[in-house]
Order: sequence, then C-alpha cells, then structure tokens
Amino acid sequence: MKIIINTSLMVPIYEQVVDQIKTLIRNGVLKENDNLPSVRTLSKELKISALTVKKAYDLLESEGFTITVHGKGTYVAATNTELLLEEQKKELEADLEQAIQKGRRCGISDEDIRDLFELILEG
Amino acid sequence: MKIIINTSLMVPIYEQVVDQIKTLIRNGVLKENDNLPSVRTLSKELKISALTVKKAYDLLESEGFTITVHGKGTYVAATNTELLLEEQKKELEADLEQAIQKGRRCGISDEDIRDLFELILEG
Amino acid sequence: MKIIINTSLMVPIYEQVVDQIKTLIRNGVLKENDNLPSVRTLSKELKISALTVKKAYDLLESEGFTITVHGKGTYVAATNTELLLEEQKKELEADLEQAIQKGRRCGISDEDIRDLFELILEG
Amino acid sequence: MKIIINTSLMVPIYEQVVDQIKTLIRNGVLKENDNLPSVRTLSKELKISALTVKKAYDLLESEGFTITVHGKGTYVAATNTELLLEEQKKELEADLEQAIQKGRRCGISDEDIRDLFELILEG
DNA sequence: GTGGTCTAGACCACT
DNA sequence: GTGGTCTAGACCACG
Repeated sequence: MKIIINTSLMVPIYEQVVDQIKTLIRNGVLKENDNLPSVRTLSKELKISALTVKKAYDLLESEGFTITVHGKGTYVAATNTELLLEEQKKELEADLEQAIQKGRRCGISDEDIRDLFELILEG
Repeated sequence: MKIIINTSLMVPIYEQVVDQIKTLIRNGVLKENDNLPSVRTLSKELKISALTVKKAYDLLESEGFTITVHGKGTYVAATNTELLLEEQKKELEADLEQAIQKGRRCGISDEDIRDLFELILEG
Repeated sequence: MKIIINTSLMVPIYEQVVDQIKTLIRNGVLKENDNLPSVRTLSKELKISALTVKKAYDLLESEGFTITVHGKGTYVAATNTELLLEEQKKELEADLEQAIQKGRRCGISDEDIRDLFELILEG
Repeated sequence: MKIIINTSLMVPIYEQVVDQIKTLIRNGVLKENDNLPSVRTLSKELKISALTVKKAYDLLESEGFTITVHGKGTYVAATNTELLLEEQKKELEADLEQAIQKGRRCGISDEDIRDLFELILEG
C-alpha cells in the first residue's frame, strides 16, 4: 500500500487516495476481498485526517470498487480491471483536452502545443 | 474586445477573462496605453459579476500587463509580447505535465497517453 | 423550507435533511432552478454543523436532485417527480419488509403483525 | 438451537442472536434452567466472533432472560412467556411506527402505505 | 457572499 | 479493534 500524498498539488488529498487505490486495484496489487487498511491506520500512515481517508473510502464504495462492513473493515469488491482502465483513460482524456483548449484560447499553435507535450513526456 | 465566456467549462470565469485579454495584448489587438473597458461595462457585456471582472483586472495588473489609474481607468502597459507568449507556454506546460503525471500515477503507459493526446489534438 | 431535525431518532441528521428536501422537491415546494439555502445558512437555521448540511447536499447532488455551482450556490435540478415518488416508496417497502421479517423471526403471527400495523396507522 | 445468521441483512448479528434465543425461550424449546451453549461453542457453530455472542448473552442477561454463573455457563431464567411476547410486540410496534412515520415524512399517503404493507405481508 | 477541503477530536454502534 | 456520525473552526477558491 504505497500511497503518496502531495499536498502542494492542487488535487484534493482524498482524490489522490482514491486514484491511487483504484490503480492498486487495477494493477492487481489489491485483489478481490483484500482488506484495505483501516481508516485510522491509513490516516496515521499518511499523516492526514481520518475523515479525509473516510471520504476517499466512501467514494470508492459509491463507485463500486470496495465494500465496507460495519465493525469489520473495507474490502476490495469484484471488479472488471479492463473497465477501470477505460474509465481512468477517460479522465486523462478530459484533462488533456482541457489543457489543449486553454492553450488554443491563448493563441498557441497546435505545433507548439505538441512540441511542449513531447518535451514533457520524454523529459 | 471579443471575449467569450463559457460557464460550462470547468475553468474559472476570471481566468478565462485574464487569458483572453493577455492573448488580445499579445496579438496586438490591444496596444500599449489602450483603455480597457471599465469593470462595470465589461461585466454587463459579459453578463458576469463586476467582482469577477475586477479580479481579472487585478490579476492582469499584478502581473504587469495593465496599469490602473484611479478615477480614470485601466490601460495596457508596455509589454514584451515575446515574453508573454513564453509565459503562456509555461502555463500550458504546467497543465500538460500535471495531466501526464496523473495518467502515469494511474499506470497508463506513455504510449497510450501520447495516443490520447494526438487523438484530441487532431480530432 | 421547513425542515425538522429529530436528534433522538436513530436516523442520521444528514439523512433526515436529504429525505425532507427530496420531499419538498417532489411536492413542488422546491422547483427547478430554485436556490437551496446556503450550507452555512441552513446549518445555523437547523443548529447543526455546516459539514452535516454539506454532506446532505453532496448526497442530493450525487443522486441528481440538485446542481451545485462553486461560489454561487446549490440549485434544484430538473426532476421527474413521479420517479422520485416511486423511489421513496421502494425505501418504505424495504423498511416495512425488514420490520415484518423481524416480527416473523420472533414468531409473531401475521395476524398480530397486521393488527399492530393498523393500530399504529389509525392511532 | 437452530439459529440462523444472515449477514446480508441490515440487522446486527448480535440482535439476530438475541431475537432468536428469545423466541426459542418463548416457544418452550429452551426451558427454565436449560444450559445455553458456551460463548465459544456457539461462536464456532455460527461462525461469528465470540465477542458478538458474548454481547448477545450480556443483553439477554441484562433483560432477565438468562442467568450467567461464572465458570459454569449461562442458564435460562424463569420467565413469563406471555410477558415476553408482549415485549417483542412492543419492539415490532416501534419498528413499524418508525417506518410509517418516515413514509409520512416523505408525503406518502396512508392508503399507499397500507397497500405496500399488505403487498409485502401476503407476497 | 458562496462552496470545497481539511483538521482534531468526540461519541456511538458493531465485531 | 472496526466503521458511522457529528462538531467547531480553519483556510482556500470562486463570484
């Protein structure tokens, strides 16, 4: 369970937790019926509030990735990893599209946008 | 002064205003010493809150693109348009980098990221 | 916006808020595009935490009953009140079924269960 | 001692145990001075935590249905089965009342509530 | 003014 | 031990 929190990022902590747990599930690091760390344990480990962890777990459950049993813990649900990958790609697509549109609004040419992109990807 | 606001976008309104005014300056549509429309005029024109326009103007001034004279109005400052382009590219670079890093955090391959990017740029 | 909170009930406060706002929407007291009271306003009015109100509003939004605009407020979404009524009936059905099953587990006859039910409904 | 645990139900396990033991007592399957299975035995049999069984036994004792003798076991106390039935009916009454009130809060008519009730009872 | 996030700590219910 | 709820108050971003 290597989860890395970057508070300097402008991405909410709970979202970072959700994203990374989804990835752990997709990559098979977390498998069906595996027990996620308890809310308190993870909050201590990541040095964040227990409520923040809980919010992440709530989101994961509402999206069907985990199942929470009162008094017992949170478990990985049966998932279609293929479907999960597609979903994450959709998110990336939205982010990239937003960046590209912003660049265009600023009058930057597609050429320049592509050059920048390649520079970052290979950098 | 053709500024287009898209509230359905997930980009803050004030940022859309700032971006587009910067571009107008860079493209020479707005030249040194030109008078920007008053906060009230622009807010009515764009049908947005005057506070939002004020925030955009404040940002432009704090970045040195405009000069506000109390009781007179807001004027375009002397600018190096080359420098401005570079700055806007830096912003785009930051956005792209963030998207790419998020994709990588999700375990999406650079190949796939590039494919998605090209799809959007050419779509 | 008459919302009544009963803390002695074993129903979470946020759920009581959600239920009653749903009902206000269904009954037409709250109509499409109406502005819900702000999180802070309602929290003061009901004398509960702002976070609790926010949780209720988040739930309403996730179920599609409201739309939240950052910096502006929370608005009633377009809804099918017929559908909403059906949904609420489903919930009631589940509650009643659970009560009946519990009574049967205790060995109480259906006769007695019905008698009790009628007593309460008409009492 | 046929006790059936249904974890998919939204009723706490300990409550299911309590309810069913009460019913066994009321129906005469368990009689005065009968020895209940030990906490460990029952927990193995039902495949639940010993702590959960302990909680159920504690509740039964606190309500006067059993007597626990340290180092010996748990025994059925002298009970008035009539009284017990009344008590269980009170519980059912409370559950039904809560469901009905919730339905009414949602604006569902008494007619509809009764229809739903009959549908379930006879279904 | 609005909503969005986070904290630290409390109390309760379930296992 | 676990999760579930709630509080009071903080800071940030948006209009």
